[in-house]
Amino acid sequence: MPKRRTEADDERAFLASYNPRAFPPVAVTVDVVILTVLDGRLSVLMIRRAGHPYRGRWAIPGGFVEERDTLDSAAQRELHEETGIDAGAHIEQLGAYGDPGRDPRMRVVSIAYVAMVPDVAGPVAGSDAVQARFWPVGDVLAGDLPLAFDHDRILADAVDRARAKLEYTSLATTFLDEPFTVADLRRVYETVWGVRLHAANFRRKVLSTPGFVVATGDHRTTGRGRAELYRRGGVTRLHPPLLRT
Amino acid sequence: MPKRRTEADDERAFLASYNPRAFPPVAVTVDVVILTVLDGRLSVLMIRRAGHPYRGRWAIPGGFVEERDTLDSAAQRELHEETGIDAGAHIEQLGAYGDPGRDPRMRVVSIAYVAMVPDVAGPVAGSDAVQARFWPVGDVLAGDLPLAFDHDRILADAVDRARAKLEYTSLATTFLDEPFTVADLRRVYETVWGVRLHAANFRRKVLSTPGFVVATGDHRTTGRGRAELYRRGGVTRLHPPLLRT
DNA sequence: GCAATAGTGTCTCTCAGACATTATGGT
DNA sequence: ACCATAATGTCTGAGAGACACTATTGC
Repeated sequence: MPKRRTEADDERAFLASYNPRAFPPVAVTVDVVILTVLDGRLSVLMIRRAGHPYRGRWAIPGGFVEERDTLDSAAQRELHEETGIDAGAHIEQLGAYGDPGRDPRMRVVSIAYVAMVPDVAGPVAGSDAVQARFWPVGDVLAGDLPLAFDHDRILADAVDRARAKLEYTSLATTFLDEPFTVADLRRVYETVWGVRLHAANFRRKVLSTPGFVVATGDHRTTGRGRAELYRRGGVTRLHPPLLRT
Repeated sequence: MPKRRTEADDERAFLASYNPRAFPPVAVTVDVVILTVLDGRLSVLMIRRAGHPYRGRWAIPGGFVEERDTLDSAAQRELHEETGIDAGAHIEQLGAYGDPGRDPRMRVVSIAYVAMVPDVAGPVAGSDAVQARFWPVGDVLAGDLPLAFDHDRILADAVDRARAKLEYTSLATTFLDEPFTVADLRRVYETVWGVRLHAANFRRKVLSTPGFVVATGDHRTTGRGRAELYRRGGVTRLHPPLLRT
């Protein structure tokens, strides 16, 4: 049972909590792990830091959340700034990273997002003097690239999430430009999971899942055989899931 | 290619970004959705707000992140304060909620967690005049309870997460006090998913998954038949998953 | 022609779902 | 005795994995 309080009490409590300076200062950023399949390798867009701290090291693109942004819209904007993409890609929240000391300047809580994009026209560098390019995640996670902050952990989590989501969603199609062949789709799975899949069984499984992909009726003859072309279906969740086994 | 910069430039940039007041003021809180199975219903611990805003409405327990807390430790502490539990329960991050305007006082980004706990000795109320009790999530999500902030959305997401995780993890066992019977475990699934399961098939599936549960050798004779007792196994991920169908 | 890839057909083995049957203990 | 629950056994159909075979195109 709440204790009886006077209106003056309420007012005082309200004002105390309203004063933004009453809370420990925290900065909130949004970081976006942008994944794509490039030259048969799962790759991530990284940015070379021009300023302190971690100057010269590579970082996941990100930025501060503006006054009237939602977290999602801030992530969308970040993705657009880095790649020029504003539709057709998938983006979802990964989680919050806020250990004290992860940024030497102050307490920073980063809301991480994962985006899966088709092969972009080329790593669209940011405005000014920053290097931006895709790196194979295998190389990055192996420690071949000096990373800033706790971005190795964020990247590892993002890759785990992407791998897991291929199983029970149609996310793999967002890595592809339309139209694509079943073999293209299979290669996405093989690349992201790092395994070889049975072509025949994979085909049967994909085509027997209604709404996963839809046939265009056209064919592509650029490879060896004669491959049917497909577009993304409307379904996002796969029943039953495509098992990695 | 990064433009050549002088050390003075660096220093200035560093100091500018070091000033905490240069960023829009944001408060970061940790909210913990504490779920349990009570009287055959999935239930959530809610707190009746004693102060403004949303005075008198029900809210997910939470608090501000202290200076040297990690997000996880802040969530652990919150769980302990509300239930007295500090081990044996499962707690995991759900996501960040930070829409502008979700708290009328200022910009607040809440990092939400989900905890699954066994039946606690009774809703451990907080220190002072606040009501705290478990409510059936069905009732809460149906709008029977006036909720504060965007806590309806957070709760809905938490329940979705819990339901999904029962499929491919051994999380259901964390809702139970040890030892428990296979039927107890089945009732957890039935309660959380809101379905009836085949007792015989469920038993076969659970016992054929190595490490899901381990037999104690004892039996419980309080029900009708003679039920074998089990403890939690070491495995957290189920291969293959227990399908909801 | 041959090589490489795309696509079809089919067999088998596993397992989820369904159901029948027995065991146990409270009422 | 009766009934509810626990536990075991067995059948069946769907589907994953494996493999054989045909079709199409570039060389």
